[in-house]
Order: sequence, then structure tokens, then C-alpha cells
Amino acid sequence: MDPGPRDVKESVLTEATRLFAAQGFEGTSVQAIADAVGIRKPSLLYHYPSKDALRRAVLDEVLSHWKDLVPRVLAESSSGIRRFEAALKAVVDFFSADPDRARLVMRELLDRPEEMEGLLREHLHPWMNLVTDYIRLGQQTGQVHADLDPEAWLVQLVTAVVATVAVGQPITALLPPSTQPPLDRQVRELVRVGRTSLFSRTGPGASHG
Amino acid sequence: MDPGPRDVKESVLTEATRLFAAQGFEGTSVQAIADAVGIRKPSLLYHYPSKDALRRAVLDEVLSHWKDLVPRVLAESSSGIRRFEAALKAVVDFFSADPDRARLVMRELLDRPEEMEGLLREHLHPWMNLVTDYIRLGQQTGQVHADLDPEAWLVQLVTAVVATVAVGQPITALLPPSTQPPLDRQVRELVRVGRTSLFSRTGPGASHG
DNA sequence: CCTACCGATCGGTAGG
DNA sequence: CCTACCGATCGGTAGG
Repeated sequence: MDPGPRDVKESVLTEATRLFAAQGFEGTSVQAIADAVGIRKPSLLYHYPSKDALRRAVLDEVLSHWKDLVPRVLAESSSGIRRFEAALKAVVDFFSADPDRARLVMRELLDRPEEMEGLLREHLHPWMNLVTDYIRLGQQTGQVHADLDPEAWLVQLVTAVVATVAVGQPITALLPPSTQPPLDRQVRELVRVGRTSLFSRTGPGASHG
Repeated sequence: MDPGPRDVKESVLTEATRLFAAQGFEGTSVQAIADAVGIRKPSLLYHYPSKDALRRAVLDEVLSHWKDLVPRVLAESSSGIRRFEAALKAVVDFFSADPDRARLVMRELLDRPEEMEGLLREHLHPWMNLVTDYIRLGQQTGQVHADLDPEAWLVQLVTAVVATVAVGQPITALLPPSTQPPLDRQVRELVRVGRTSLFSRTGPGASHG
């Protein structure tokens, strides 16, 4: 029944992620995390020397999973509109698979904007240039809207994905009743918005990649 | 020099808004707000009987300003693309004028999703139907993309505005250096995304309104 | 991983 | 709007 003691540290990280995402860092006490794991507070502080160390470990895990994702997405060799769909789907899936990731990122952006500036540069900038170069190529061939701002467009789209997944529950309460899960419906429209705002013609003109 | 005692309550609200937006509700102590105002803690609790009452007052003020805005926006009688631009600009201006509004809304959506569901319904649903009806009209005349999901599109756009303004500082750090203020650049692209994802033809075909 | 304990701060109250 | 004070909880440490 009990998890073996060898993965107590891992379960501290799991519970901390859950609670930080739901209630925020300041809204979550070390005691509450220890209770969720089923150990005493000083035992938790043996694994992570301070509450802030635990926060950094939680954030680190999200960002390292993100770093794993990026090479896989960029390795997709399909071209044009299919490449767009595959890449955007990968980003959506990454956050949808665990909405706590989106909530955590959103909270850190609000709580510690200066710290996050550095982390975003480190984790997004490298591959951002690859994507924006590819977009500019599309602009030269006329596939992509000429007046699109590549960097701003990309930042816009990722922001929209993170925000939509992070606060999906309350905002999709505005949608009329439907058989479709509300978040799916919201994400589907997000993808359509991304596609139409990127491509100037939507036909199957996959001519480079 | 000192503000007269008659507007102490107002200045409590102002400082609470600033601090809740920057550090969150749990991250801000009643003592910190009292310090910012220049009074003692029990004096603050005379004006607002509890910390939670102060939180509700702060949120209420944001939402009531929002309620003031909506009729003005919908009174805009221009049509088609101009109507879109004017309405979206009004929403952007509302949050840009005081980014704390966007941060506050985002934090409440994360901290209290259930409570916010009700408030969103109350404050957005009424005029949401007006907008989506207008969008459907555009779909019948062919001005608006036929496969657009009106409710989801509208929720998507407002979410994007709030998120972009709320975390504008850290996310625009990803943009290359420019003479243009980064948030302006980000907002300009957001408007372009909104326009191209809404209209199927962007010519000046203002035929109804 | 535990018991026992620390000073500091939390939101809030009594009483004027 | 103040002084004085409340019990509860905070993150963290000593010591085993």
C-alpha cells in the first residue's frame, strides 16, 4: 500500500507540483505538502533543504521536460501546414497532458517576472530562431502573411496555449453546452486561429521543408 | 503632504490592488498593505472587516470598471472590420491602462476557478451573445470564416489580451531589440491575429452594421 | 525519517 | 485611527 521509502523524494516533488499549481507557492505550506506525502515536515526538509529549493526543483522538472520536447518537434520533417499542425499539436499536448505545467508557468510569470525572463531566454530563445527563420522563408514564398511579425506571432501563440490550458476550467464555462469537452473545443479554435493567422493561403501548397 | 483621512479607505484599496496584483493574495500580508498606506493594521481592518473582504472589494472594482466599458464598446455603430478594430482596441486599452487589472484577473482565475466561473458568466455572458450573434451574421454574408467557432473565438481573443498584458514584461523579453515598446509590438500582432482569424476577406467590405 | 522546539509573522480582536 | 494583545501557523533547526 505505502510507497516504498525509496521514492519519497519523488512523491514530495509530485505533491508539491500539484499544490503549487492549484494554490500557488505562498498559498501552500511545507506542512501541507508533508501531509499530502504522509511524512513529517522535518523529513521533507531533509530531502529539500528549504521551501524555495523545492519550488526551484518543481519548476526545473517542468522546464526539463519542455527541453526534451523541443528537439522531437523540430525533427518533424514534414513541411508547411502539416509541420505547423504537428508542432502546435505537440505544444498543446505537452501542456494538456498535465495542466499543472501551464498553471505553474503562469504563476511563476506573475510571481517572479525577472527570474522568468532569464529562464524563458534560456529555454525558448534557442529554437525560437529556428522557427522564425522558417516563418520568414514562408513569407518569401508567399505562403505566410507578409505583414506577420514572426517573433511576436510565435510568442503570442505559445502564450495563448499556456493561458488557455492554465485557466481552461473557468473560461470554458462561458461556452454553450455541447457534447464536446469544452477544453477540446477551445483548443480546436486556437489551432484554427493559429493556422489562419499564419498562412495566407490554406490550400495544400506544401512546397518546401 | 498627507492624504486627508477621508480618502484613507480609497488608498487602502489602491495599495491592496497593487500588492495583490504583484505578489498575489496569499503573498501579501495585511501588515504590508497597512505599511504601504501608512496606517496600523487594526485601522485597516476597521475599513475592511477582513482580508478576504478587501480581496472582494479589489476584484469588484475591476469588474465594475469592466461593466462600465461594455455598453460604450457595443454602442460603437461602425460596422464590419472597423467595429472589430474599435472593440478590440477598447478591450486592450482597458487592460493596458492598468496591467494590474489583467494580473488580478489571471490570479483569481488560477486561485479560485469555481468562484470566477460565476463571475465570468455574470459579467461576460450578457454581451457575449450580442457579439457572437453579430459574428454569425458575418458568417452568413461570407465576411467571416465559415468554420470559425464564435464563442470559442471570442473567449480565445479575450484570454489572449488578458494573458499578454498580465505577463507582458517577461514574455516580451523574447523579442529582439527594437525601437518600438515590446508590449505595443506584441499587442499589434495580437490584433492582426484577431483580424485575420476572423475575416475571410480583409477588403473594406463594410456592408452591414 | 522522527520528536521537540525556535523566533517571527499571520489574520484578527478588545477596548478605547 | 490607535495600543496592546490573542492563538495559530509559518519556515526552519537541534539532535538523534
